[in-house]
Amino acid sequence: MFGLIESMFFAYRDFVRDADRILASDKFGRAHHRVLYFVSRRPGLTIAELLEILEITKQSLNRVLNDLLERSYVVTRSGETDRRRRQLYATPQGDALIAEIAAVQSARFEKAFAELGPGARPQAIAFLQAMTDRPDSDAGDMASPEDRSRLASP
Amino acid sequence: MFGLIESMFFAYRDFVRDADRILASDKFGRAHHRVLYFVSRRPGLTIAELLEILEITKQSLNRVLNDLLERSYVVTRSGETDRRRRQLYATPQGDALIAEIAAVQSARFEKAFAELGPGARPQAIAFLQAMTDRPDSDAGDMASPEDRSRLASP
DNA sequence: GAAATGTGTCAACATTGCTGACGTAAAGGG
DNA sequence: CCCTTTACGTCAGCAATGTTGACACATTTC
Repeated sequence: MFGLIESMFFAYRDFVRDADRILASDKFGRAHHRVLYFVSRRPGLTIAELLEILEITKQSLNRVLNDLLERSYVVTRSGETDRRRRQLYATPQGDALIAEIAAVQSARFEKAFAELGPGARPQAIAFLQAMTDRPDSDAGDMASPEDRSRLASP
Repeated sequence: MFGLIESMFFAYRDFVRDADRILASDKFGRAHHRVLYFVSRRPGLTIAELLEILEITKQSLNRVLNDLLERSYVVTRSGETDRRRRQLYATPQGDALIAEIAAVQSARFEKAFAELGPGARPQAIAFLQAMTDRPDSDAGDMASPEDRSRLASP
């Protein structure tokens, strides 16, 4: 009953430590990483969408987002159809930092899969996604398909 | 290259949220949970061992540990052979809280394994452990076997 | 034109991490 | 038996990141 819980803790602890080392040399924290990561991965993301993914308040988000804007890791553009919406884009500098961190984290995955043999990768992906709440599982599920695809853990 | 990274983030986010809900009703935070969890799982754990597992400073640990002692979720006893060492034990109340949280987190695992079919559980355990740093993998490995077993992610 | 929406911001506060410095009790080596 | 080391506690201050609450502004929508 307990082995999995501990393994989850240790695996995530070490996984995040990979990122922390790189972030520290750039004077960024974990919160900056999370924001920059999703902006880099989903160009044109809006503030509201980012808040839903991260599950934090806009005040917490703005603090780190402003750091990223000031240091030109992220830029914003007003939405074309709705100019109230600010769409976020990573700059080449922002993309580069995300790629650097992703490289070491991917190396950790590759090392694990090399130990575990073929088939481990799709099994790991399936496992992690099965561990994640999906919006249709417990809620009313009234969202349109386009909305759902945006909310679903990608 | 990126799907796994995100999946790891989302899986852990939802996994921890299970615990947060219960902890909030007991006026404890995540830090209290981590301490109480390992004390409950490893009766007789010393301060130094706990610090190694959690990878935090003794000042950070003492803050939450004192809360747990004052509210009688944890008790201490001086070590028998070395009375400088304080050995930590969860009280029945402490064990009960850990069991309550473990129940909802285990339910999440069970739900995932039910979706994924037989074999998913050992694969998940193997995956998470392969993702975790082991003390012998990159360091000098001068520790005695007893020391190693204590350091190894259990 | 009024109301709702998306976003920014100020202020205050809680949790949880850190460093640095210092104290005390017990163990262990000469 | 002193003296050093070890294990631990504690005080003080600071940093990162989360929270609530309140208010402002531009834009869209009814």
